[in-house]
Amino acid sequence: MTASPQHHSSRSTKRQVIIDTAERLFAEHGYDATSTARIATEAGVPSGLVFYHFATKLDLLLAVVQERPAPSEVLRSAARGRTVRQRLRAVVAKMAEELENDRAVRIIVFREAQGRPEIASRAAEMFADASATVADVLADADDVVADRARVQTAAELVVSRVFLDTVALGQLEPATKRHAAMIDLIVETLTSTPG
Amino acid sequence: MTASPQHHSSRSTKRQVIIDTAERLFAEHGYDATSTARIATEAGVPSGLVFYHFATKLDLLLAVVQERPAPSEVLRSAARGRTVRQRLRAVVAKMAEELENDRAVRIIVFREAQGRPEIASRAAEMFADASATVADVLADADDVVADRARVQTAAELVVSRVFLDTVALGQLEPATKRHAAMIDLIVETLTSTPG
Amino acid sequence: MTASPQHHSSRSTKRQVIIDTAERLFAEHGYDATSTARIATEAGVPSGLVFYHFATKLDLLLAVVQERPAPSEVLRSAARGRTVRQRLRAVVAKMAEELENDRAVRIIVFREAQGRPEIASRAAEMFADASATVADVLADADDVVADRARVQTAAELVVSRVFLDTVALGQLEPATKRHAAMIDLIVETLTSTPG
Amino acid sequence: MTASPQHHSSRSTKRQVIIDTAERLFAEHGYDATSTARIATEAGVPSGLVFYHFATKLDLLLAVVQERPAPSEVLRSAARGRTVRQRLRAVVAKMAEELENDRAVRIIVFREAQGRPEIASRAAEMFADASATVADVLADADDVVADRARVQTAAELVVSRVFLDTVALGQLEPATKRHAAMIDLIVETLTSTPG
DNA sequence: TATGAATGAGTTTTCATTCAT
DNA sequence: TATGAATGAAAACTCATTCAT
Repeated sequence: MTASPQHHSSRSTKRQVIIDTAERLFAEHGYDATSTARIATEAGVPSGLVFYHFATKLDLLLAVVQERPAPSEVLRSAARGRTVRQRLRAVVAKMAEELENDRAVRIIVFREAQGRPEIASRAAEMFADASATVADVLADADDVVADRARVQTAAELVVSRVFLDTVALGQLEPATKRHAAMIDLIVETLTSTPG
Repeated sequence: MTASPQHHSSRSTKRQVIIDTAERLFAEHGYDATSTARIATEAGVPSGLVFYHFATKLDLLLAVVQERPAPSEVLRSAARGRTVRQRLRAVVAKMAEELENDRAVRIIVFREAQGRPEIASRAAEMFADASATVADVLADADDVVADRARVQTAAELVVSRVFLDTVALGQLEPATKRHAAMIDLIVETLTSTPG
Repeated sequence: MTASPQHHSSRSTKRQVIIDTAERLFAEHGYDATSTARIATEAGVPSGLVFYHFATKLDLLLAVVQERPAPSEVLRSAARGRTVRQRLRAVVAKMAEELENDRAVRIIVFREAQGRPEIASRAAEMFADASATVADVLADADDVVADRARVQTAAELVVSRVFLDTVALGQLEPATKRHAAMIDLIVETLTSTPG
Repeated sequence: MTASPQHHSSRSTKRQVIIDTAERLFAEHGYDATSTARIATEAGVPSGLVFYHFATKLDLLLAVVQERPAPSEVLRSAARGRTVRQRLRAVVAKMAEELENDRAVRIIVFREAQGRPEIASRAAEMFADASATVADVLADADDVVADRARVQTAAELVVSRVFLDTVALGQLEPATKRHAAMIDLIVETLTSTPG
């Protein structure tokens, strides 16, 4: 019998529709400001079904932030090119491009981390994962002249900037302009022999 | 000795007590998760007084984030020392030290910016202000060998990292360890002749 | 005999119980002076149920005034007799008798029409409906010697007087005394050849 | 010393401004739906002043409905002409014209009479006063052929219609059209020998 | 006579959650 | 699995009234 519960099935079960709708609403309005009734309505399911699938509203939040692939693979595969500069550009561009896929969860995670250990650890995970990915991508470049610690630090700076843009500043202006200068700064450091 | 029940500053009006209490609670638990009743109780005022001074809860939030001095002065004055490294260390240390004064508002502003234009613009203001201050501090160092654009970019990277630490990642580990490596990275760039 | 706690009709859903209770309280004390909590208590339902069935208190008011049959049928069927006088007497008497069925809604509608278009149009509807009914009743009398316009006007005068008695003046004195004279006045006009 | 409290002085004391503002707001929104704070704001006086002049909100309502001249004089003086028809036309026209002066109080009185004896008796007073005035006006016409009781009844019919128009139906259509037919009906009765 | 901050009970409304079907 | 009425605690907000100045 193959009637196993397929949580990630690509055919949207009602359970998945609830998760997707919750993700959108949590990102747009915040967790507290989104009622389960509204989630049910916009998902097109009866209100009782939300609590059939998720014992509490918090469980639904956890499902939203956990049942998502980490961004690492997508980022790693985007890093083409030989030089630090090329690779950084590709990665930062990909992060910007991913906004519409992944941004919602990132916003949710960083907004709701306060006082919720499960979410906070997911935030740390996402940050560490993204940083490690960028560090890997940079370390593999042909022109890097830098120790691993410095590469890791550079990666974390990039990720900080992009995450902050996404979560809080993204609404203000397209971040792409500033990213160019940022890339130059990082590249210069990683490709110069430390004095 | 007069054991009068003045829990707050002797000059604070009740209006200010409400703002201070709201700031603390909004930072600790978030705007939505903080009831006006709780603010009133912890401020030691009747619940109606909150709405006498602030027509809506949102107006109270705006008062909290607007009736605060920008952090620039305090940061600028903290930057002593001659070299980029010294100044950066002083500024980053000061930012960490300022947590108890300013952190609450920063957390609030970045958490609640989503979908609230007034808050979002305040977030941008705080970010721009802090970045400009750090850039000024760095530009005045004796050993800077870099154009203004690169200094500005470096400042923004610092501020991004510190803000993100404060807002979302601060709970995970003491940020101080990583700050050292970050400072090295920035310093190196600003003191080397661009190739 | 089963002393079951069915205060209302055995077939009434809780929604209908809420409407019935609201109708009574709105008529007795006015819309603004009736709290939804009191409606819930007197209807014997939890307070939340009111807002499950009616999104706002105003929606409940609209339901009260809209989910009622027009009084025309009951009035029309009451008009027995051959002469204008007989029919007028029967209709006016029936209007007085209907107080306990219909009066509440009439009071509500005319009290709350000010500034509420939906209610005002319902008021106009009730007035027009009652006037048309009375006009029909009169026109069918054997002894009418009058054109349709005059019958309609007479009907509107009757309805004006009865409605105003019901709504605002009914509390002052039993209206029945004056009704006799009013009937005479109308009858005389409708049965005399216009000069 | 002539510093007697001139409640009706044409120079608007603050007390009178409060009454005038309350009259307007009570008529527009109803007594319950008008807060004393709003009255104070729109009157341009501090909120405390309302309760300096009027012990309770209800006292202010009473002042609004009592410190107004009865409409009789104005109506009586308007009745020029010799015939019933001429006089009726003049009176009804004057009633319509008076809308902007007197209408507010009439609306208030009839809306708020329910359950408030002082207001209810004022409603009765206004109705009786208007009816008596119209009856007087009619009785003095040269062509009346009717006993006093019938004149009084006719007057009450007129007043009922006009008051109901004012209070509840006035918003629907200009009442003037229908008034013509009503006048004809009344005139006919009062000028024909009762059979 | 005037002022405006202060008070707390009351109001409408929201909402996560339960449950009988 | 699915449904939608039901529940009651808690939320934001209102407001007549008081009072020290």
